[in-house]
Amino acid sequence: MRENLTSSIEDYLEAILELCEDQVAVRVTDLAAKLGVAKASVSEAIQVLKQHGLADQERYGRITLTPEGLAQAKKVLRRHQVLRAFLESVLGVNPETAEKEACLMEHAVGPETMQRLIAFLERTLEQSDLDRLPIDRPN
Amino acid sequence: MRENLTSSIEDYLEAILELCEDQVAVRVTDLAAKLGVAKASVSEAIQVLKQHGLADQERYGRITLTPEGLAQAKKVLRRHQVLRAFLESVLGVNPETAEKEACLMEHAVGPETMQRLIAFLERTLEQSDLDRLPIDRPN
DNA sequence: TGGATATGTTAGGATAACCTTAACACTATT
DNA sequence: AATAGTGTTAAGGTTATCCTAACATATCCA
Repeated sequence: MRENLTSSIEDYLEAILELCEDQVAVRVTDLAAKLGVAKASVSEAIQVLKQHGLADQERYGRITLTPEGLAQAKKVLRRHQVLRAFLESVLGVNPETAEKEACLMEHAVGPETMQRLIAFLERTLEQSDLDRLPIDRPN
Repeated sequence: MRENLTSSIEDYLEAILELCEDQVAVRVTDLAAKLGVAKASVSEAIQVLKQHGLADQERYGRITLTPEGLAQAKKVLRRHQVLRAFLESVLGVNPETAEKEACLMEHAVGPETMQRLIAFLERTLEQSDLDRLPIDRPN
C-alpha cells in the first residue's frame, strides 16, 4: 500500500481532513461540493483510497480516514500550509496566488525538502506567523 | 496559441533548449534519448509544439524553436534553475533531490512567484552562486 | 409508518495525455 | 545505389480523470 498517490488522490485526502475538522464525519456530498466534482467521482476516489488502506467507509456510510490515511493527509495538508506560508510570508506573493500555487507544489516536495523548509521558516518568520502553522513535529 | 502547456510538453520544450545549447540543431533521436521515450513520442510532442506555434520542423528535418517557443523554453528552464538553486543553496537540500523536485515544481510556479523568488535569491545568495544562474532580466 | 427528500452507488461512457511497437519513408554516407 | 541511420505514421494500450443517468439506500417528518 505504499505506492505513490496521484495529485488528485492527495487532494481528496486533504479535503477529507479539512472537512473532518468541523464536521467529524465526512459525507460524499460535502466532498463533492468542496472539490467541485460529481458525487460519483468522489465514490470512485474513495474506492482508490480504500484500496490503499487510507480510508474506510461502509456502504452508504460516512467516510473516515485510517490511521495511516490520517497521517498521510496531515502530511499533505502540512506541505500545503508550509508552502503557502513560505510564498506569502517570505516571498510576499499575493495570498490568492500563494494558495493556488501551494496547491500545485504540495504534490512535488519530498520529506527532506519539507523538513528543511520548516527549519528555514522557523529561523526566518516571526513567532506570530509560525503560530498559524500547525506543525506537529512527529508528522 | 496562449493556452496552457502540460508539464510534459514543457519538459519537451526545456529539453530542446538544453540540447540546442551544444548542438545547434536538435534531432528527434537526441530528444528521445534525453527524455527516455520512443522517437514516435517525440514526433507526437513536436506536432503539439507546432500547433502552439512554439516549434518548427520541416518533414524529416531538425527541430527549432520559434521566437515564442524560445521565450517559453527559457522561462521553463529558468524556473527550473531558480528552484534548484533555492532548494540547494538556500535550504541545503541534497543536489539530486533538488534537481528532481525542481523538475516537478517548475510546472507549478507563476510569474509573480518567480520574480519574487529571484529577488529573494539576489539578496540572499553569494555572488558566486548567483553567477551560476543565467537570469536574463527580460525573460 | 410511509412517502418525500437527501444521499450514496453503479454502470456506461467520454476525454485527454501519455506511451508503445512495427512498418514504412526519407536521408546521408560511403 | 546499398546500407545504416533517422523521422513518421498508424494503430493501439493504459491510466487517470471526469460525467450523466438510473438505481439503491437512508433519513426525516407529517
